[in-house]
Amino acid sequence: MILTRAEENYIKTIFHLEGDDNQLISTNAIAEEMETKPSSVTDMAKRLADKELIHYVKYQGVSLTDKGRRTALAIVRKHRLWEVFLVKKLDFTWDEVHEVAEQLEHIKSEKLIDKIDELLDFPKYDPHGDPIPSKDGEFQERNKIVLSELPISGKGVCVGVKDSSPSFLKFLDKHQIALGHTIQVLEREAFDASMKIQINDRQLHISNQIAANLYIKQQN
Amino acid sequence: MILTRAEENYIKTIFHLEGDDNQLISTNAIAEEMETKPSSVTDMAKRLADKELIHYVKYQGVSLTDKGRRTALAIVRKHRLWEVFLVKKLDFTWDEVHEVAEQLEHIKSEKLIDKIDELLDFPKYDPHGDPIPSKDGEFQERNKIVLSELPISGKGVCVGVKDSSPSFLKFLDKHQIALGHTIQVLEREAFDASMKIQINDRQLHISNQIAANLYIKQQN
DNA sequence: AATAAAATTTAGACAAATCTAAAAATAGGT
DNA sequence: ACCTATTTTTAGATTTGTCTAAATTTTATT
Repeated sequence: MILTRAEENYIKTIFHLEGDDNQLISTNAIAEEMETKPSSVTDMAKRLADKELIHYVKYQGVSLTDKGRRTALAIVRKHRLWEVFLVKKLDFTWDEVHEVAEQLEHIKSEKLIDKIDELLDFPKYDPHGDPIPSKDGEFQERNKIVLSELPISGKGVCVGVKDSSPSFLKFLDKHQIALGHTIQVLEREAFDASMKIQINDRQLHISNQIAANLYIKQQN
Repeated sequence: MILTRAEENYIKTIFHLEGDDNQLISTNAIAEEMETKPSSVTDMAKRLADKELIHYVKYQGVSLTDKGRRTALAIVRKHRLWEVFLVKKLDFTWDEVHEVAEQLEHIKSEKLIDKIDELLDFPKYDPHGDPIPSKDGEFQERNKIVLSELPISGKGVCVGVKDSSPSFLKFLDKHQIALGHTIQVLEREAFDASMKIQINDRQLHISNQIAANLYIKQQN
């Protein structure tokens, strides 16, 4: 089915808001996330329900149908593959890719995205550590935790970011924190939950706000 | 200035219809080229004139302003660079690239297209032999002629196609006619202007319809 | 120069996607 | 269970880009 750009963006947003729990998503939540008005969301909800991409219960909220979820995964796949392309082939930094990928994800050509996938050697994760759905919509989510949940002397590898805003990503670059780095918690302040960490062969003091947005794959 | 996709497509079409001669382009001509109605073209002409991208004289036709021409060249540049990318990096055939490039040309990111340009090592021509405008809108048109104008025993290199429809391009592939091949006219029929040609180390008989759509850079 | 034919524009309508303001439904607190 | 505050929907308007049908202008012909 051919969808408009607006329809695709709504589907993608609903997908991201659904997360793991099976609750209905409110029109308000969608409006806030997309920086639009709830009345606009209601209009679109009706259209998407007509196309059987979402279940829509008046005054209750929406959820993706199977068809909607497949559609969302295809868009997410394209977005993340383009992000990898921009970083690996065109030397974009990880804080620059989102905006351009938002446009590229709407290009309609199955062959194009499959060829990009092949050119990149079928990557499993995007530059922010988010998993790339396979062609048939399979997801390989890592079991990761945020750094702030790691106990003292706990150790792991940085595998992703929760917040992928340019400002956070630039902060990480500035302090040389990157995916693949090994991190160990050395000390944690009881007062503000800030912590001293060992990262590769350096030591660093970071706030809880930083630690709460770094995903770690725990070791032992 | 930010233009909509429709506006960009009109500008591009007007650019292609203008060619070298300095005549006004009729709304009818634009409508036919874009497979839309003349009344729609009139509407858009007013909007583009408001934005100072075209000169529009009621009942007479339109022409690009300098600003419009710069805009058109930027779009053509993107279109042709993406075509090269698709062929060189993703193994698309030259008959497959147009449709996808029609979408990619509207992606808004100066950095993206400059990086693509760099990745491709600053190509001068697209897969159909059409010149790629430089960043500042410079054009390096070759002085080429169509094969049907080449005299008997005249010789040259195939440097482009006039018709770049998939059917014509597939025909050329099938008969192993490609850019860069050396072609010499051996015989020409007075009746239908079909000709026997020497192409690389083969001989081939082609109709005038084919010869009239192959661009040749003449030698000697 | 008058008139017929062709091209072009206007007027009015429509769909997509959005908004504001008003109405309706739901949820929370006592 | 009621009333209020919040959320959600409806109604009506707007913009972009399109269409059809009618009106107007240009052009071509005699």
